[in-house]
Amino acid sequence: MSENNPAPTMKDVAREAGVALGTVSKVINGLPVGESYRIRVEEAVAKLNYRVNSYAKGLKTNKTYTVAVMVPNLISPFFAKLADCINRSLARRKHRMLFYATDYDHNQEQEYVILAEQQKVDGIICLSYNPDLKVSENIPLVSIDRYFGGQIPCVSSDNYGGGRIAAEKLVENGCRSLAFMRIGSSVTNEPNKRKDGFINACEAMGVPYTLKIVDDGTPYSAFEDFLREHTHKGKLDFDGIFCVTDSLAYQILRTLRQMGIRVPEDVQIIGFDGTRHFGDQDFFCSTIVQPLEEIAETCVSMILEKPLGKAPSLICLPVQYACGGTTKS
Amino acid sequence: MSENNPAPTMKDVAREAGVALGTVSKVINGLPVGESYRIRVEEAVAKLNYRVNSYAKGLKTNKTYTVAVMVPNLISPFFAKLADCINRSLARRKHRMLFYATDYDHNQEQEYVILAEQQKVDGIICLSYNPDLKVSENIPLVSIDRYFGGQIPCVSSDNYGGGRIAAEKLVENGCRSLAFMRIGSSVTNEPNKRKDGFINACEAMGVPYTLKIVDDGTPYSAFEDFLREHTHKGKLDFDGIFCVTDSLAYQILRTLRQMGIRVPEDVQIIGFDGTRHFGDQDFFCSTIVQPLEEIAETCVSMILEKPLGKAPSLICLPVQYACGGTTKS
DNA sequence: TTGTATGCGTTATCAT
DNA sequence: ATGATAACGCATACAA
Repeated sequence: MSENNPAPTMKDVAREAGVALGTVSKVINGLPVGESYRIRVEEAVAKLNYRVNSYAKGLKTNKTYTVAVMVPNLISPFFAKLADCINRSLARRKHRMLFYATDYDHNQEQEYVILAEQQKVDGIICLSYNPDLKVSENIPLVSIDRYFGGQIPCVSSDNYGGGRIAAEKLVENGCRSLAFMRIGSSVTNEPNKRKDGFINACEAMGVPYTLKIVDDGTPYSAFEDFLREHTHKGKLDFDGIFCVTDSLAYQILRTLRQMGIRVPEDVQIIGFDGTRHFGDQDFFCSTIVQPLEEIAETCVSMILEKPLGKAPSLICLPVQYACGGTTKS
Repeated sequence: MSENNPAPTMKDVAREAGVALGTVSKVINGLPVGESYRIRVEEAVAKLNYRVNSYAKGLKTNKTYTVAVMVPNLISPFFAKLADCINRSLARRKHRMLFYATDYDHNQEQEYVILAEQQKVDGIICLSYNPDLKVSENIPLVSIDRYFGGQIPCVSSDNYGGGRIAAEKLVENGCRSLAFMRIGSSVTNEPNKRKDGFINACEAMGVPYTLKIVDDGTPYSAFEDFLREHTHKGKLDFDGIFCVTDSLAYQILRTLRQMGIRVPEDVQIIGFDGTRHFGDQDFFCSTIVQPLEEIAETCVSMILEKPLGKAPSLICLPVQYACGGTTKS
């Protein structure tokens, strides 16, 4: 009908229905009210196309049904799927997701936390690279993959176990000499345990291994150089590679193919994450699959059903090996 | 210091600083105020760790600096990158993104629009499959890829032009007989024009073509059957294929390889979208690249710098061909 | 059971 | 320039 008048309020509905303000509020919130009144109010609501103003409501109730989610970006399939899963877990509980991309920037991460506090969100879920993120005590925060210690709970995959599984699977598939390759943040974090688990398993099995570990920012060619250095007469020094992520595994795979080394015949590769082509097709490579749905569900339930005080500080969820064609089985 | 007391308000800051409420408000909003007062207020803010309550602010100003973004999911790299770009465009303008995944569900799409209205967002950007989405007149909405007509502006790639470019490129690369494959929504939408552009170019060039068009939900095997039907003595009837998306192109590519048909030697393939491995590595296939940054920027600027009345109703942004290894150049 | 009045935290309009 | 006060839209304690 009308063109650009302000949205109707409860007062408008009350007037339209010929009842008091409080009655409208009760109808809206499903509180008991006389049948005839309810109907009149509902008709008025429909007629005016009335919508509750969640800002006014939030101001009163101090509940916003909104959770802030911060990850570096939505370009990387891992972060995108994580955000997707968190969003679904939230939606199931009738909560909304306020999203922030941090781009790995410490200042932005801190700024977004402040923004989230202003927004009075019911909680914050973040995958942060800021080692000394300051966060107000009155908004619950759950960290993914980065253990801040003390008050802030952290949820992650069983990275250590995943590293072990990778080494064991390669050896089980006949590999006699392994390599581990990693590029990543130098900030202490859970994914760094992938290496530890890998090494632990190699040593337990008495299998020799080589490491190539570089920090973020290092050009990829460092790995090409590494591979070439370890190639003699067209043959690699190792026959099994564990890459810290599927993304790196994919790049290594391409380099090896260019070098004329066959995968998985000459060398087998296992990545980490469980990334699929286009999100839902086949795996990029053989991989350690992270339980993203469970991680998301755990984070959300910790935020919303906060038993607070006695929350465990670090939760590692089980991972699973999946063959994606870059191993023999 | 304190443990679980309510967050401090302006009133607390005023008391702490020994000034009036209005003065605090002015300091917070950068309005002119006596230097000595400003400093005292700023100190009090720091001391109490005060944060503006955006709910109270939004209630007063009727401005939330929040835009709702609805796409089917964040699993598909296309949607994820779209959401990423929109988020960046919003962040640049100091706006936040409230995200909703619709899962292609008409009811959810409608529900989320209602939710967004309740949240009093400053606008809605959606990629909706609901042909008769109802939306309140007082929240600006911009649609991506789906033209609703009339009041609601639509932003999309130049799908028609992209279809033309694909056909022309294939012919330029030596193809003599083409095929177009599509799986998608039967709802009228902009991406369907890819086919029209393709056909138009084929006819203009006098090049024969075959179409395989199925609706969402059709099993992929329909394409395998199609390919087999068009294979005689190990040779395909056509030597150039245009797929409606990179995702489909990738699947076709795999099928062809299984059939022992070489790409791009025996048949060249062009997809659509410009999807990259892990978001930022190489293209999955030769493709028509959608200008996602521009699409996002356009949507955001239409929402926020709404010149309203005279907005054009359909904006098609230029696409670009990129070789991704499944064509000869 | 229904209506009235107060306050949530902020901005903005007033006097001062 | 600064301080008091009224709204914003809603929930709720209280009165009718």
